[in-house]
Amino acid sequence: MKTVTLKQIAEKLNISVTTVSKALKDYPDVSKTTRQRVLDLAQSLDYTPNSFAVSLRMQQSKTIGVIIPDTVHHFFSNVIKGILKEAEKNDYMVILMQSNESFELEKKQIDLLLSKGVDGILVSLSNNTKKFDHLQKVINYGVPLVLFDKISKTLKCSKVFIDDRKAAYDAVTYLINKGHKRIAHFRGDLNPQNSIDRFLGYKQALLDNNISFDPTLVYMCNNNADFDDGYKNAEKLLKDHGNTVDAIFTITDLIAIGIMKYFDDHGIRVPEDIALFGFSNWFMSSVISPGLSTVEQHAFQIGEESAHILFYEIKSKMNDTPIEHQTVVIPTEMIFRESS
Amino acid sequence: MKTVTLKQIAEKLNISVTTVSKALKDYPDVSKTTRQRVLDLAQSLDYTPNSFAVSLRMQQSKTIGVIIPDTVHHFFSNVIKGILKEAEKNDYMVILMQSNESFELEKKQIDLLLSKGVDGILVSLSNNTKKFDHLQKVINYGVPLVLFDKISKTLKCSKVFIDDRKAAYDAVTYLINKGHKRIAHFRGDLNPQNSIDRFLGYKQALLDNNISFDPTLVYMCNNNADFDDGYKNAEKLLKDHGNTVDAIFTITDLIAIGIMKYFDDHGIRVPEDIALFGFSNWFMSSVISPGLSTVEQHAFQIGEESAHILFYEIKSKMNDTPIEHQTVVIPTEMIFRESS
DNA sequence: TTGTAAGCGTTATCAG
DNA sequence: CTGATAACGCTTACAA
Repeated sequence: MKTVTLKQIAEKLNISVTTVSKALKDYPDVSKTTRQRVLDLAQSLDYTPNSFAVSLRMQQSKTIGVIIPDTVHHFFSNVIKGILKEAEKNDYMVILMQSNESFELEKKQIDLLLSKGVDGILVSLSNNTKKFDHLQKVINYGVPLVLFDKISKTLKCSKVFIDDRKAAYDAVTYLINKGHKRIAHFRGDLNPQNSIDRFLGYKQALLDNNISFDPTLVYMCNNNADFDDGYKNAEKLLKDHGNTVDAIFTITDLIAIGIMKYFDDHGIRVPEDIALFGFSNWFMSSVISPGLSTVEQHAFQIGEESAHILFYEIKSKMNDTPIEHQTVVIPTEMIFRESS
Repeated sequence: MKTVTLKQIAEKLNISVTTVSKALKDYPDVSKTTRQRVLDLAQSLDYTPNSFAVSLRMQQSKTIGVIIPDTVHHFFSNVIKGILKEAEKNDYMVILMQSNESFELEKKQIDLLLSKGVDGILVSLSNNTKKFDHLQKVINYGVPLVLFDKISKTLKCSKVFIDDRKAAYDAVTYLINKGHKRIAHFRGDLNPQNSIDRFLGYKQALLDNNISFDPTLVYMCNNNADFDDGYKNAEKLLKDHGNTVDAIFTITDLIAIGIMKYFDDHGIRVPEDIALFGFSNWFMSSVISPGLSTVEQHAFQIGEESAHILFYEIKSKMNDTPIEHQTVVIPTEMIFRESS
């Protein structure tokens, strides 16, 4: 089955390509009968415009690019879903790329996207991205760019993220109000700002409640902040501090679940002996026993909102209306379950 | 910053566009000095070929399309990851679409992908897809198509999937060998073949071991085979059969986890009172207590393999070598944990 | 070794 | 109302 072109339709109808094109696009200056003949034939031939030709001509691709660190992640899967929904609504397609937390890959992918002529780009930075020339290049090219979740404050573009600091602050404050006094924090690596902000929120909550900050209660989770980190550091915590600690705030649910496993294996009860508060509201946190208290980040909404802003900027650019970059902070939500 | 073209390079160098093009593509018939001059200038101007023009000319887009029912699913996230890895390796980009288990959407997305001129398409069918005209159209257009996981046996194209029936058979046989005699099955909806096959494997295993098949031990999970299905049907099971049932094989880990929750809430011990065997090896199955025995589907590998075949077909098509469609069955693996 | 010209399929301008 | 023509940026016979 061959692909049908304007030319073929024109020849069959003995009219010009121009007229066919106009008829198909509902230009006013085509007679009703001609238009109908064209429409009918196009329909029966199942004509679809060649998108390369259209893009070449129109200088736009109806495609956006998305770069995320990892697809296999509850949070990002949901973000993607939000983006896809919004794209669908706007008749746009989404090219997805995964940086694997590699700065080099991220850079390469930006170039690929740019060379592909996408109309806009959505990025969540890799943990190892500390230079932003590649993103600045996107901006210089005039291609709309929206950063989400893992952002850079210095870049002049729209951003969508959560207030990690406040979310952490609220969670820890909640623990304090519940009567906990020795609250440990299992934090993530140093690089992503999120990790720092959550730590700062934790610290601030302590200070504001006259609990002195004890650095020995902070444990660093380096292995990608995963289950094993939680398990091992839980062991360490008990060695270091015995049963004096009465609550733990973790940077991620997964770590909390690792802790739970260790506690379960060693007869420590949650929340009776130690309370637990996670972050991210992974699906599994709702189905384990005890359920894990945590912070919901509204990933789907982050995806939706980011894409929404991107499309707004794309449209503005097409109309030559000036673009005002937006900074949207998506509110988080505390989810209280049995663990605290 | 404007995008730079061959023409601009040609003008600056006072040579023809042709020569520039040839120099850039390492054609032999360009003098060394000219080539070098072109290369240098292109480099310093950060020249990138306009992909629309290239695609229009070459009739290929270096892009493939992927349609899956849902991004937020452990299995599909991993498949995507496998696909992206393989695409990256082949210098291809991936357009991702989500059908939301809707036949209409899937159809529309196929058309979009086709009109976009992708070089190949990867699809996992929606549960509601029972007609295949849209996919036949892809084949008729001569666009390579690979179906994975949720496939149609009737279509003439390559396929990658697991042997659901055998996997289920093995799991149930294992339970029988462990001494279980009254084994219930929480099955999925009727539509996707996977659900039927797993059920058939279950049934066959019973028969082959001289255990008569009891239809009242089969529970249908309609709500997307999720946690609540497991929870509610666990309650029903106990009402119907008291404590006579000694094992349950579920179509999905999530259902098993729902069951676990119900059992946990009602003092029933796993595996002492009832053993549990799931399917899919969701990440959480490894971190809960007790760990859930299950079937690993190797989603990442399915994605990788599907993409691999697709690229093989795309290349074959370009070389006009005849394509032999492949049917690959990815071996599953039983994961034994505490629940059985 | 270099350049001319045609063509990929579409849209926009302008003349008839 | 219709159509010739140019242009988008690139590749590739074919000439020179």
